[in-house]
Amino acid sequence: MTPATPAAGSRGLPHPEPGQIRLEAVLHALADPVRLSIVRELAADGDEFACSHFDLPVTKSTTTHHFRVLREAGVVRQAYRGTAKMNSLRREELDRLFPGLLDCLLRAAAGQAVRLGDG
Amino acid sequence: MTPATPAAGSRGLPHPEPGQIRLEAVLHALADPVRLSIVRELAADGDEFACSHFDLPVTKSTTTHHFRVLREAGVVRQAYRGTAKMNSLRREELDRLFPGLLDCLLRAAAGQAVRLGDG
DNA sequence: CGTCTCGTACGATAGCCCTCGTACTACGAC
DNA sequence: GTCGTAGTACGAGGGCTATCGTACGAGACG
Repeated sequence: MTPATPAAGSRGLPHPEPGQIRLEAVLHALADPVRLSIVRELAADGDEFACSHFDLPVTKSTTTHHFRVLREAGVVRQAYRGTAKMNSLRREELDRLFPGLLDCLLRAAAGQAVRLGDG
Repeated sequence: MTPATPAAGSRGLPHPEPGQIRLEAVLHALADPVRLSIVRELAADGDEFACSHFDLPVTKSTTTHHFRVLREAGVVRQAYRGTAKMNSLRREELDRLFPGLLDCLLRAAAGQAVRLGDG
């Protein structure tokens, strides 16, 4: 088992292939405010970050859970690098599967935040 | 009883105003396959339809529930017309709040269906 | 009026999901 | 080897949700 991928670390992390990514799972993943904020931050910085980089209002256990949901939905890619687990957006795959969706979503989230800020 | 909304002998249906529509609620509403199919059909035909128009794999009670979720999320507008309850997409409001999002979503759903059909 | 259809309300059930705490493993540094 | 840090696993709790069945109300139509 563990086919070929884990070139870097040792622990294997199952990711869905592009053909397996379901729109409903993506929407469900993004419907949670904690996960949406993770995705927004990943998209804004455009790089990969460790789980511990994010300042989330939940415990470590819950953080692990949210990142797994995002990974299993096909939204983020995760890879171990030492003890750290680096997270990055699967932007290219998502853009190919659902053209424009991610950008619209991020713009919508940003607009929502602005509107909330305006009061 | 029924103290509030006494107006005009008809049943009142509370809709969120555009400013109250939350992106997360919209995503949550669209994350369910039954509700997504409803929205897709409404968008495809571009008109308003009674609840009974849709051929859903659930009972009447559950159908009522799903339409209410869509209405309370701000995705559809509902109005009584005789015994029928007409449903229509709140396209303009949604497009104003989340530009391009609905189209991307619908295109993504359509693409997903095609991919599934292809096997 | 009676009856039929459309949809609602209510209660119940089962499953999922977010959250947590605690105990544990994996890796790097000293 | 020992320690510290990053993250996982497991179990539990509380809440939400999708589903149903049955009983009910609102209009249309004879």
